Amino acid sequence: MVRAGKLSLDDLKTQLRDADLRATAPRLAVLRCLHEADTPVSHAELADKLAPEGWDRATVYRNLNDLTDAGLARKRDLGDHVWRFELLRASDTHGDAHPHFVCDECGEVSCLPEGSVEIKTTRNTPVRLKERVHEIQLKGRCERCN
Amino acid sequence: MVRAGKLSLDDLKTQLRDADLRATAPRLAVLRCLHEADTPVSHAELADKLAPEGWDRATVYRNLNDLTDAGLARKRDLGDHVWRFELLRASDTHGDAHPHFVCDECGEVSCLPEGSVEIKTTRNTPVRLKERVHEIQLKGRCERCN
DNA sequence: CGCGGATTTGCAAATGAGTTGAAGATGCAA
DNA sequence: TTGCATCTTCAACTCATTTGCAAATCCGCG
Repeated sequence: MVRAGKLSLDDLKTQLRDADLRATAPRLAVLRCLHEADTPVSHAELADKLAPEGWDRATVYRNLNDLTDAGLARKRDLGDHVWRFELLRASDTHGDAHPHFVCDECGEVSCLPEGSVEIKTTRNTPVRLKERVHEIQLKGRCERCN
Repeated sequence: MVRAGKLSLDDLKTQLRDADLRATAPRLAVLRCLHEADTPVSHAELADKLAPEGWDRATVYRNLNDLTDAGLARKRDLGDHVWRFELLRASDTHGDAHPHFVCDECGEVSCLPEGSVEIKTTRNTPVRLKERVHEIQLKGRCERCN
């Protein structure tokens, strides 16, 4: 997966402050992990990864939610009843309504080209359905997991 | 959504026995409710509905899972961290099931006609995407919440 | 019909993800 | 450096779901 180059500690701090969040040590650790991850990460995974560094589960949790509330990350459920978090990247900014493909198996989320899914209006389709949809999600098994 | 006509108690019993499940009273009640529902139902909704009839939450829960294991129903998470169950119907077995529309605001889930969403294959589309998708979810604001 | 063993139920207690309260620690603007 | 709002920590809590188990119920067989 394409990743921006390694970010310095200062880059991370700036990212947090721009989002009106204090740059605390555990917060930076959480943000760093999200940057390093190439698939959405669950709280448990992150907590396990950060426990050795001495951070509390609740702290990791609150930070994950803080980042989400601040608009830096997104929280989603891939169908397995586990919240997973991923950084919101420039390409994810709303407006362009490209659909997402979610792999049930590995949780990988990939972006599909805009227009690759078409909502058709039929006699039975609820009125103005198309205008009301702001996210399209396809679920299945990705090529790798197939 | 098109519903089969009202099913008799015997019809329900037959359905259960064909799936190798005993036709017990709570099981029949659960099955009946699923037949009556026109959207996927959560355990809590069903338990609340059946509590007055005297059925235990755990029993409702187990039955929901039994029906799912037996292939009569399907358990899914529409992205709001709530398991919802719906009967598997004949029309669902033809590869592409009907898409679901999930309201972000009220959580209401509605079923769209099969075929109302089309996956188009373009030059940029990952190979054989269509065959790998087994669920289509549209998210937005429903008419009521709009 | 009526038996008997396997399946189910009901209750209560366990589990586990996720959240919250409170007190002390820390970041940061001035 | 200081003041204080924001954070962290720990433990205790909530709430959905699961489990153990004794008692109740199904249903094939006689």
